[in-house]
Amino acid sequence: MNSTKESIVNIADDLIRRRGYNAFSYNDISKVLAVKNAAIHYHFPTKSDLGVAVIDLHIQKIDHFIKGVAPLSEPEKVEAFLNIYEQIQINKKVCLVGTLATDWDTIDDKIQQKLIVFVNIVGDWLTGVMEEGLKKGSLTFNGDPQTRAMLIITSIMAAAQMAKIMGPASFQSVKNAIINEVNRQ
Amino acid sequence: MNSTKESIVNIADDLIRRRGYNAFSYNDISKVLAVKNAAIHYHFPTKSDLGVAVIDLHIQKIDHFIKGVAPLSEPEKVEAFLNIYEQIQINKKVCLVGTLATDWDTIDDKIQQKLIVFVNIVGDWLTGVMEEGLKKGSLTFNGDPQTRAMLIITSIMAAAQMAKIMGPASFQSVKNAIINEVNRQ
DNA sequence: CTTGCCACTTACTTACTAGTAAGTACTATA
DNA sequence: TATAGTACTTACTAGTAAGTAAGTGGCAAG
Repeated sequence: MNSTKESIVNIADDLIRRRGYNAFSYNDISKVLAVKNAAIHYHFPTKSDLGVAVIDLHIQKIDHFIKGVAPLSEPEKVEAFLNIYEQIQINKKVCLVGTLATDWDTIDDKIQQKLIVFVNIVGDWLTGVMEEGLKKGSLTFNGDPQTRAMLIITSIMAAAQMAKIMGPASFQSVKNAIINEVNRQ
Repeated sequence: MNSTKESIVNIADDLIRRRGYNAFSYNDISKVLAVKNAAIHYHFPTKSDLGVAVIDLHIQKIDHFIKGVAPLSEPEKVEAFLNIYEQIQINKKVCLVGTLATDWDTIDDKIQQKLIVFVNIVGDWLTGVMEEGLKKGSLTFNGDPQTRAMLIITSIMAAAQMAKIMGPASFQSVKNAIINEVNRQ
């Protein structure tokens, strides 16, 4: 399954997280794919439709991730989650939530609503991991699970952004610090 | 001193942090100010020149902030620093570093270089506060001062972004958690 | 009083944006 | 073999972007 429609979404995802939502155009996609501008409009009538599809792709991916890590321990789940962002950083991208948050006032209501759904999926899952880890004693941290989950998400999200400016080392130190904070003695 | 040139920089700063660098235009500024497009080009020949000027304004402001909080204790300095971001969040903006980081690949080299200078000023100052707090015992935290400083900056920066999506409550919980993490027992 | 500079305006160009209307080649089905 | 739908292309529009060349009004120094 490598249809034009899927390719469009994948390229759009790449462009959004590399250059930002307002810096990519249908023309950028048609330059990469061997299709014309209008072909993209055929699959996604408006840019907002494409934006929503990109978030849907991420929802699909995170659902798959959550199922995949289900058998792992809580510390392993946290590490696996942070590794997603490490890959983002290595590929010199940023996380979708961060880019769209900074462009928030310029994006369509449909994109905003879909992004809220995505953030809630990630937030609820990581809160659950924190709760479970606290109960089992496999994770030790200060504050309540929900706040800790939010703190982890914000830290690692911004660390990927900071790596754009300060290089990969800044990302690694933040990643290690996050792990240390949930393995306290 | 409320010259046209200064007004342009202030409005550009507002627009960049509200809508993103690639979503604001000279026309947006000339609509707010009672001047024409070309007047802005007179003061700032290219958009990159204006971008650099906006970061210079922030460097000026952070220098002023650092001098202002010099007599305060380390915990007070941290709180004052976090309060800057609280104001950003209340005004429904995001931090300059975050927006420009997500647009990194689309911004001019001059803007990139100037942003590195700005981040280093903030990073070095907060690292110094952490070192001093650790030495005096006024701050207690895990890890080294530099990593802790980076962790605080990334967390609060992304918290302002997250507030755009999840509302002000998410910001407050992250802010409180950061303070708790440097006042451990 | 005129020369020259500052801070603009007027009027424009080139390039690109999202989006659309109409047409076409191909494929599957009745 | 006709019909209809899918997945496009061709060719276009209206709007906006950054940027520029040339002109203007006011003011200050010589």
